[in-house]
Amino acid sequence: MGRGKIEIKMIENESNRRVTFSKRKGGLFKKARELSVLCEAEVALIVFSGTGKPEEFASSSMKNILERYKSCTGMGILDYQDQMLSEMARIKRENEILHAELRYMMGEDLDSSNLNDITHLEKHLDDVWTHVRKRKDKLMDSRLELQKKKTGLEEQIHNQLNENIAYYHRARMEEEDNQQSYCNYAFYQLERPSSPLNTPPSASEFRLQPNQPNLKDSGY
Amino acid sequence: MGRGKIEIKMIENESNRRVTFSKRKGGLFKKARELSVLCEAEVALIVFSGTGKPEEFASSSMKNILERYKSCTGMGILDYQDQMLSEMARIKRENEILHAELRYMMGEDLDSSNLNDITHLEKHLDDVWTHVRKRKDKLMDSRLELQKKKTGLEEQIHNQLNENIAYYHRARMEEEDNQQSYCNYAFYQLERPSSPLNTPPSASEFRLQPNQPNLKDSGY
DNA sequence: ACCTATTAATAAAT
DNA sequence: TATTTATTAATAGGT
Repeated sequence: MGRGKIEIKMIENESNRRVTFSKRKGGLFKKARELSVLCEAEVALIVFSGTGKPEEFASSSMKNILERYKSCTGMGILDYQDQMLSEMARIKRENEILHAELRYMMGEDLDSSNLNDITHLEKHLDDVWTHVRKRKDKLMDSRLELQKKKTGLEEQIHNQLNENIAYYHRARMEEEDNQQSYCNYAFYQLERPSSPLNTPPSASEFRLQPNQPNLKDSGY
Repeated sequence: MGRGKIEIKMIENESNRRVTFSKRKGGLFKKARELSVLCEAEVALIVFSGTGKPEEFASSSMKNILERYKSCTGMGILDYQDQMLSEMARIKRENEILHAELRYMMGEDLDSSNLNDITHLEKHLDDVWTHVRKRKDKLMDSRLELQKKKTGLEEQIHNQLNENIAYYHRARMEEEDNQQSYCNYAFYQLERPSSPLNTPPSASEFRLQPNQPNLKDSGY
């Protein structure tokens, strides 16, 4: 139809192609509309022009028609979306509830509360308080225990030092009394007491023992 | 085009409509294909026939074209899905934070807490407690106020009744003492005390005053 | 489904 | 790009 018949194959001349595209596109949309009107049929038409912009005709709503099409063809894309949407709604609801609970526990939104609400909240806070207190007591106990251990250790060290000093002091006194001149080493070897407690401790013995609980990990 | 011109409106005759649908549908698909071939355009066409079965033409693949269409129109499924996914992730994150905060405020998860944590939580609970207490005091105050008003009113009524009784009692005594037989009305007129408090109140004066605060709206 | 008179679409020219 | 027009294509109604 036109001044001459044309073969249905890509039009090489770009100008011609663009004109033809414009004209035939118009015709196509017109016919699509006519079909939908004359025969009450659902029709959806999408045409991408050279610029990449889509032009569309839909006898009702494009979304509806595509959904119908997909539900018919089993191209279940929208179903997935629906799932996501409902999942999102669920999470949002959960979120709101959490928000509300938190505000309640934080004692916000009290302006509209009555004595009943307040009493409940008080009870709730009391419970939490008790629970927290229990944990604190436990922590305090363990801290005390630790302190005790530490103190005990220090005391032990202190005592040992004292005894050590006393020991050397005694030795010096005896040395002076006897006017003798043993070398210290020899004296030590001879006069060393048999009890281990009175043994002059070596430097390493004053270090904290590795089998003590790790102080840092207990919070100190 | 045809043996006569027709108006573009729904064809009432069902047989005619079906024939026309068939013919025009063929024409439409043909033209859609021609457009796509002549102008190398992406074209998608969906037509639902009366039986509900969709018939389609797509210059390439229907899925691709629809996805392209959707990504262009913003109703885009994939982009939209991505948006939804990230939004969902955001909400989920928020949810987890809320959960954690709530558990903290509820004094749960204390097993791994140290003294520092506990002290903070205690302080927090204290603050909330103070806040709640303030609200409670306020509510108690208003309740007390209300009670006072109520009591005051009852007391007033009580007093008036008592005085009323006393008044009549006195009157009766005097009546008996004097052996007189004034009619009550005359006696009342003559012996009526001048103080308004001692005036025998009328029934209406025992009613609750309308300028009292509305008891129901105060929570009782 | 086919026929065909008639209308509609459109290719090429302007 | 829009209009014109000669020509082809589509199709309404009849068979």
